[in-house]
Amino acid sequence: MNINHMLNEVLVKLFRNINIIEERAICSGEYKDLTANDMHVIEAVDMEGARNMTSVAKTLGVTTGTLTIAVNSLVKKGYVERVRSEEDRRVVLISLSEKGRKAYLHHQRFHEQMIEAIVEEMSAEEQVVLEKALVKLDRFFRKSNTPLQADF
Amino acid sequence: MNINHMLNEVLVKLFRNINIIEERAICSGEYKDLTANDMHVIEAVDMEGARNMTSVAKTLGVTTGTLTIAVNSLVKKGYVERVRSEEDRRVVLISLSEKGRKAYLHHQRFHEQMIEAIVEEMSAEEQVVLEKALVKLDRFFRKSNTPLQADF
DNA sequence: AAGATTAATTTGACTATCAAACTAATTTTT
DNA sequence: AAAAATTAGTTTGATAGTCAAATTAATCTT
Repeated sequence: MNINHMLNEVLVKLFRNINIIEERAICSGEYKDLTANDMHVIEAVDMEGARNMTSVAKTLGVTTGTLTIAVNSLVKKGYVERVRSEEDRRVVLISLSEKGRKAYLHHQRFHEQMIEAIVEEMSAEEQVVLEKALVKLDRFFRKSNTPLQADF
Repeated sequence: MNINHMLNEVLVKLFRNINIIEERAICSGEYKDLTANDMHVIEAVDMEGARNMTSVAKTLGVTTGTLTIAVNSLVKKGYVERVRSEEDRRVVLISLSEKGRKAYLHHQRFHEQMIEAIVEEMSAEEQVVLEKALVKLDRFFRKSNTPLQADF
């Protein structure tokens, strides 16, 4: 079993299970009513607040129609607020509510723990190698696919 | 911007887009009618052939009901064959058709290219470090969640 | 003012998912 | 050997997420 093969094995597992894993880790306890998808929307809306639908949809790589539905549900659950822009009344600005900001921070903590778990006991050199590999993976995906998705 | 933060950034992007990315890369040209999900089922059925529903469902971490529906569609599209076992007539054995085996190999090639792109220009030492990091990531996910899923 | 464009929502269709009910076959118990 | 329990898989009913296309409303261009 060579190293390429092992790398592949680990990546396949991660790919297959990443959503389930994230969902279980993040959407627990206080945030049981959030799906992994909801969390991605919250993450995209971000703490800065007041982004319009089109730009958030682009970040997420979904149509605005899809985002409308996700936001409907998040508004109903109280994580997101929806305000019509005063400057341009076609535009809808979405932002995190207090509850939404808390959920975002909870999510951030999960990510921090994850990173912590990965890099702990790694030397600085090792961390650099890992980061290089992830950047390459990112670049591979970008290259092997047609443009799309501004933020990716 | 420290390395932890950069790692997080890259991982977040990968998490968010992994399905879209895989789908675009794999389910193209000849295999336009396959979803990323279909491909995961094909991957789980594997070349060895003739696995029963329950074991494949366990590998994928879905219920047999869900798998039944996925297999219905794959049978209709001609990638998978469904045979009732002779020894135990409750059991349904599924295996890849010729077309399914071809799709599987196509998928494998994608994975190989991906790994290739990641490890190219990495020294053997660097590859070892990367693998260690991924194993840690895998372990973190297992640990931070209740058991579940035999194969994961 | 009319026409074109843009932002978001709605609609209709489809895939993926689960839990629970169900069907059919096999095993165990009595 | 008949009845009861278990097992394998499918079906059903409900929900989430997705897209493309139609629609609505506001703004910009000519």
